[in-house]
Amino acid sequence: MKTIEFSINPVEFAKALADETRQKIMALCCCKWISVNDIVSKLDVAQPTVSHHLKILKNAGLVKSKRKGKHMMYTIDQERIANGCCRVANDFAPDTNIILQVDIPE
Amino acid sequence: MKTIEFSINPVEFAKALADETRQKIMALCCCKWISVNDIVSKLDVAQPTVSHHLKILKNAGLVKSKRKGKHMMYTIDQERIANGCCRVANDFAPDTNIILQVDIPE
DNA sequence: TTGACATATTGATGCTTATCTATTAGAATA
DNA sequence: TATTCTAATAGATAAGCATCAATATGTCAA
Repeated sequence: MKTIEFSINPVEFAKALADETRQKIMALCCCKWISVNDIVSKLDVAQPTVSHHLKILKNAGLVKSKRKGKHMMYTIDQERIANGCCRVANDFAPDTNIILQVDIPE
Repeated sequence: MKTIEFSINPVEFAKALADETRQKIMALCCCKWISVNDIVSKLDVAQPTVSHHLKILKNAGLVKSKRKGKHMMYTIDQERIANGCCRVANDFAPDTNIILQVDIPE
């Protein structure tokens, strides 16, 4: 069991989450690495729009990226997501107990 | 230990959270009932702005309200907050374990 | 090095939203 | 009932943001 520091800003965290297209993108790159093109092909938005949203998610620390040849691959940073959720719960629902157990297979 | 159903919409939840003034209001009405006037006196925004944000929070189910004489009192719905946090964590950080234990004193 | 492909950036457009002032509605009290 | 206090609503304005087409940048392969 790993202790999580509350390093994430809860307003920034919520803003990054607060868009349907971004949540769709997040769902697509959850638990796997996916290229921008593959995301575009699965959504009904143009490629620059996807890049725009990925940039927002990246800046908020909600996704990680790496290059693989011509392709930029993206995946969710689950620890940051969990971190943000715990921060919000801790701030605004302190009488509930949220126990976060980080155990992410690499 | 009570089981929480994922009844909250994660996009709507995030949108309601995605404003600094709203999070300040939420902090002010966390764990206690507070009137609109008291919120206004502690923030640097006009009364209609506070009412506007309270309406958004109410519609998202993040706060509850009741009348007390002339005053409308607001407080956070902690269970809904925890619910939303769990939903987001479940959707986007499924390899982490977030255990929610609801135990709100009435 | 040139061509083809993948992604990022730029700039424009329209929609959403945060904020304010002014006004209205609601409740208690004199 | 008239007055006063509290909160909500209406309407206007400005800022923010999601989206797209066009273009630039970057990478690989021939």
